[in-house]
Amino acid sequence: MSEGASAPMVGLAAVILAAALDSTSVEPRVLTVPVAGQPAGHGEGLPAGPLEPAHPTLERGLRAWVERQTGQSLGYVEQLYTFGDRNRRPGGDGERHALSIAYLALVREARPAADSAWQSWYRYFPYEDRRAGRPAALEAIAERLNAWARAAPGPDAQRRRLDRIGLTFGAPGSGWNEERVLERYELLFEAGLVPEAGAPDTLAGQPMALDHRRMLATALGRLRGKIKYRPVVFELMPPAFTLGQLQRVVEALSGIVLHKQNFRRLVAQQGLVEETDAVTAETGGRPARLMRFRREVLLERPAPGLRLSPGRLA
Amino acid sequence: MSEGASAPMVGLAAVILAAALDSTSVEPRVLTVPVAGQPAGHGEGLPAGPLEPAHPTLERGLRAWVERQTGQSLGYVEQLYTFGDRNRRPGGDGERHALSIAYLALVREARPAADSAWQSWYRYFPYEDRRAGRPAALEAIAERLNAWARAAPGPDAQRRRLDRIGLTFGAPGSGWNEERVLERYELLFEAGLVPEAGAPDTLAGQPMALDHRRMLATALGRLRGKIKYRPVVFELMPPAFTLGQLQRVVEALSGIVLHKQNFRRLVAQQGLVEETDAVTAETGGRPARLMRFRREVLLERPAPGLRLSPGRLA
DNA sequence: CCATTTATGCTCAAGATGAGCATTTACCCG
DNA sequence: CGGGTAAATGCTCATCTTGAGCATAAATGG
Repeated sequence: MSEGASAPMVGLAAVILAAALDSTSVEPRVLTVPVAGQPAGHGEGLPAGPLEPAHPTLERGLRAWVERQTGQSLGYVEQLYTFGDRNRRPGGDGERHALSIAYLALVREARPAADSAWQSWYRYFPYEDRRAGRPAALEAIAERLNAWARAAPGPDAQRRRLDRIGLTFGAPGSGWNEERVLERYELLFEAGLVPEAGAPDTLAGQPMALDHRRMLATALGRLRGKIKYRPVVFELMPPAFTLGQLQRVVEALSGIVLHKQNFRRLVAQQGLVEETDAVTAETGGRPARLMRFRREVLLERPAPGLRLSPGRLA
Repeated sequence: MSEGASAPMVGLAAVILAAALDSTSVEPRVLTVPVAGQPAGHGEGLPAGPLEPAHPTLERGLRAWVERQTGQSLGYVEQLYTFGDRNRRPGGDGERHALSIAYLALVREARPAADSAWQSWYRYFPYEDRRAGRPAALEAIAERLNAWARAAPGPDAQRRRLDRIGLTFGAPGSGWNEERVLERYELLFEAGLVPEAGAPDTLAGQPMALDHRRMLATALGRLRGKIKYRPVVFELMPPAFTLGQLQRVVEALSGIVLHKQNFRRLVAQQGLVEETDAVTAETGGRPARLMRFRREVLLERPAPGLRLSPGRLA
């Protein structure tokens, strides 16, 4: 066992997500903190800190750091991924490794705190929000990606790059897979279209410190996948909510719009919610019944999520 | 940043899986190595070693260790989970953390090598194999679990334990979810039914060194889930195979038997395979056509896996 | 030639899904 | 107070997808 001076540095990082719902729309949010010593414009990052001997477990260490840096206490937490040495200087044999164990946390309320701030996550991935149709920025992004593909050395490499573009961003008009957030980010990174990789503008989104945007991308992809087979959306909802709100949150997460009637049929038949006796007149039209999550489903057999059936537009 | 003497120790561990197919049956396998300094009977473990400064990336470090310890070179590899301090003495504040970053690898051939050995993974989880119906051992296991539930302090805790047993092991006769391998193992662990937790016998499976059985459980659960939505089974198949073999491998992984005709319908309509012009008379009856995996599907839109439709028996 | 065994083809009834049409019940505006 | 607008709800319908079986085909071992 090699130990001592060459032992790796291990950090803990948290992608903390929430959904801010006002009466008409939902903004998906991520909690950020300022990170010192970064290039201009790259000063936002995720709550993070080194694993310390005093931390009883990884997760407890994470919670401690988050609470210290943001005042936010976490409910639902799951491990996301352990990131290696993306930013390590090459050839530096003998250097210490720097690892980050990233976690995904879902919280209900977005209380502001200390130095931290809640940001819309589409600030970092503008092209991931298709709720209002295909984002305009995609036009320019596609153009640059194609230029990158054409610049490949040799027709074979060109084809491979084009395949990859099609696979991650979808064939024009169709084939968008909302879960491939990370693959898209990595493609943009390799193509040099993000500021972290040297791009001069923020067409493909605001940068974050270090490799935090990669972590955020990993979290979004994971969450977008997970809502389909586990009832995790409810970790983001208030105790009582309307089906309309629930749908808007799911749409905010997945970045696509859903067919309303089918969505509620699904939620209903899955037995995920139950009616309360209250209604709300919050929104324009007919008052909606307030629902609550049936926690019991967690004890029932398959523990289903919400398969997404897109509506028009998407 | 606290560094130096308190820096954590970081290990890499590999769960390397293969499927040994002879003409009639399939045995799912895991590659093990002897681990020194373990209690009697706990001497089998996973290939593993510390992360070293010379390793360019985590994954490369893992491959290096595996090759050194077993001679096996890895194809498909994915990160599984980072395990914290399960076996750390409590109260030892100031101790160094010991982490293991575990990976899942799928390989085609099970070549024997060096000190390593291929074991059936149901040796470690006998109750996970339902291919021949409900395993006999489950009877006794269920009994002990219920005893454990009854021993809970207070009716509330009892109910919670019973709920959990039902949730992970399924209601009698139905409700078995083959993906919950880890939850079942952890339940057995907490109930003290596995040797790692002090059980006097191996009714609930052979033990492994350290927390390696937990890693194996994590890997099986992940793989059982993943074959349903990604075509990863093919990493375990030879270049050409019959649909019968493919089915038997999937059954070996998932531990349940499937409806034959529906299985092939699924594989066919997903376009996962294509016919070769060869047939084989290997098995008893009518010769089967040899198929090959259509690698192109990896470039096609949804990249589907194999939803499992159980046959009778299961 | 017959029984046995696995490979393949096909059919059928239920359920789950994707798209819409039609009503209901508030609020807002003259 | 009647009309227009905005959701929330109820329902229908044509397809697909699934779960189960029945029926045939093509080898092998007596």
